[in-house]
Amino acid sequence: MSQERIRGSFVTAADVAERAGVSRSAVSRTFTPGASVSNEVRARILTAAGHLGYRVNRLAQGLTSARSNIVGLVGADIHQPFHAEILATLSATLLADGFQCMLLNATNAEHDMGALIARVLEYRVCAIVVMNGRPPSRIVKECLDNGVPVILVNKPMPGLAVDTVVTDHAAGGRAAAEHLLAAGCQHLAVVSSGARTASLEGRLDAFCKRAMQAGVPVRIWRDGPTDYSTGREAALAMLAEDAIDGAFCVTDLIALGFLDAARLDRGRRVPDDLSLIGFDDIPQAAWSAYQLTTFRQPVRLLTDQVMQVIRQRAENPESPHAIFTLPASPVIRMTVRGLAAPESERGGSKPGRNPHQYARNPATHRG
Amino acid sequence: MSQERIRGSFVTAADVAERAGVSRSAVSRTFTPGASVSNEVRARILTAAGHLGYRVNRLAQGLTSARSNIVGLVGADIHQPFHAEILATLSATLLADGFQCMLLNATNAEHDMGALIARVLEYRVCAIVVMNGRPPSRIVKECLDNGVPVILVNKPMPGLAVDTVVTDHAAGGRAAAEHLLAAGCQHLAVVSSGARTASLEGRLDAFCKRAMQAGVPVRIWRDGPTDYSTGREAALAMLAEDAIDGAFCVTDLIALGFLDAARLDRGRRVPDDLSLIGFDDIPQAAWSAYQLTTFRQPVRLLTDQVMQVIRQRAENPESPHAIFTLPASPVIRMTVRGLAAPESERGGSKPGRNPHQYARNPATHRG
DNA sequence: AGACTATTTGCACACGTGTGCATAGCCCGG
DNA sequence: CCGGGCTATGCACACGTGTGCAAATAGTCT
Repeated sequence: MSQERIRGSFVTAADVAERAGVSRSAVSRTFTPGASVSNEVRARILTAAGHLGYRVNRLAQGLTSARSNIVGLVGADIHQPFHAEILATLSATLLADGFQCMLLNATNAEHDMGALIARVLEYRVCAIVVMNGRPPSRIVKECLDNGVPVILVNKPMPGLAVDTVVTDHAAGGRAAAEHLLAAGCQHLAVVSSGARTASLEGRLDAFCKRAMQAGVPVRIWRDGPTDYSTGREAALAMLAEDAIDGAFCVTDLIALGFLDAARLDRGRRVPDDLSLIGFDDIPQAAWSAYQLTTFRQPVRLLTDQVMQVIRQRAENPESPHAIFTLPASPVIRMTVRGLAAPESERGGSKPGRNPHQYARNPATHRG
Repeated sequence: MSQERIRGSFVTAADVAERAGVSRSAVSRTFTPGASVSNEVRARILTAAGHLGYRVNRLAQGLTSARSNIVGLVGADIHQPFHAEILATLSATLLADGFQCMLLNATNAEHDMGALIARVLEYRVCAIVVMNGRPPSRIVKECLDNGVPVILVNKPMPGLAVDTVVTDHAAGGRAAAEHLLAAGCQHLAVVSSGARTASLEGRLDAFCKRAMQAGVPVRIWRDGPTDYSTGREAALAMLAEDAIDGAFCVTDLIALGFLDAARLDRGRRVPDDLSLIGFDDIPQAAWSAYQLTTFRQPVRLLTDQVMQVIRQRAENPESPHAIFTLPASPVIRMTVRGLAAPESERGGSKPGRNPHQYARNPATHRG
């Protein structure tokens, strides 16, 4: 193969046509599914293409069809475990379905995100998925005006014609409160970061609401980055004075920081003195030093739903926009008193990741 | 802005030209740096473009210039902390320099990687960066034949005209051995995965060589995925029988699994009974429950070097290919006996990430 | 004023592909 | 043998942009 190539420039369909002794159209049709070419000509073209190392130029192809099959993936803090998992799953799904992913890694959430989306619009992407963060609504509008659908993960933006795929944060926060109440906790705490995102606030609000409904007081921490360090600081500060016996951290990363500081710096025994619940189910939560009880975000369902929305909107751009709400499922491990994992899950080497434990049919709210 | 747009299709340069009352060429020149347009016409075009919401079509642009400014990023297991960090840093750097990133997430390393690279070639990318994994050399050859430079991170492929940017794994492995020997360890172990990659083998080989040189025996574990679970299994198996008092895990992830099993399942006190060293310096290594002594890969230097290679090869494709070797730097924390971190680093909330501790000038071996 | 130069502008072609339309070839039934 | 229908093929145009070339305009010096 590729023996008589001129090094450094790509082979075009015309080159293949010449070698095969046919017209350029025949080459184009050979690589277009469903087009009409005789078997003999197709075979001749394919061998010629193989010898020359021909590859269709998707730039030129996207020019005529007015849209490429590139999807823009926008997100900040890609290196954080949960975001990385979303990115990995989503990109694998898209690639398996024949799309290409353009990665837009926003370093400082606000300004960057708009500029990056603007840049990727120049490639006539067929959709933009916002994995986290909040893009300025001006640029979202521009996408929609140009016929580029925008899909938001875990960040609803009311009033815009976007599709939204979210975890049911409120139900998760409520369930967290119920677990801690059932464990007999009398003095609760909830720990969040200074970022007032819809997902974190949704979990926090529902948790507080449920606790107050039960008449149990809740101390609220809402400061710092959405990070391990915030959990540590919260624990160091809150556990110095208060007699807190149950805490809900709105993120596993925060929860693990909280757990470390509670045990190592404040001498609490978990779950005997203190029950703790996180959210996301990042891989580290299953590590045997932690065994954190948490809620697993339905990553696979989220990404599959994103995929389905992209496909559907590609074939019918005018279909009504929807919010898809998917349930988080409790992952019971060892950090809540009186609530223990089944023996099979304690080892820690194979964390409980059975996808069948999730609900099958996403609830759909039209809007 | 964007008031009188026809919804659902992009504005072209011709539309802008018509509105501004000039030729389409003038519009093109306005958006081409260094082209000749009078200030008055440029201003008229810019306002027209603003009103219409015009964006250059990079697909068409890349068609004439025969190359886009898209860089393909190939890698497997991008959700793992270290890979995610490389990806985040590299993509941020590329985006800041005006490139676009196409993400190729290979799920099963071997077959996928070739197919994905083949697909991204169709977009006439200006470079392909392999962040980890080993692509089949056939497809690498095809890239090079087409004039697309290939840059390998941490995976040298001798005999191919590629650029390579690697951490000095051998020096790291050797230094790890020296640290453990200095701590007085008599029975060493080295833990790796079943993946015989150049980076892991390089660390392992150098470690063993240095230990043997000192006359200290080394038990070798080389099985399972490159993962937390492998560290656990290795510790459970090796610490049941042997009197191992020092271990080098070729990856932080492995080291943390090893550490957890050693402490929790095998009752070892670290660092009193057992000294432990990892590699990579992932964020979790700095967590206060671990405080792992490790070696930090020079991620920033690696990605900056990749960037520099891309730029240089863009302007001079024929420049000779090189291997850039960058030093890993020791991060002293609390898991090696007699070797303690300075007080300021113990907190764990702000892990020691001072970039100035790295060597400045990469060693360069021409090849 | 005239000539010469520098700058600006438009025309037209090229990039590589998809596709509508017309034509040529083939098969088959009458 | 002839006509009709079907398939395979080529021509030519379109997609949106960059750019060489020539023409036109403005500016400067003699």
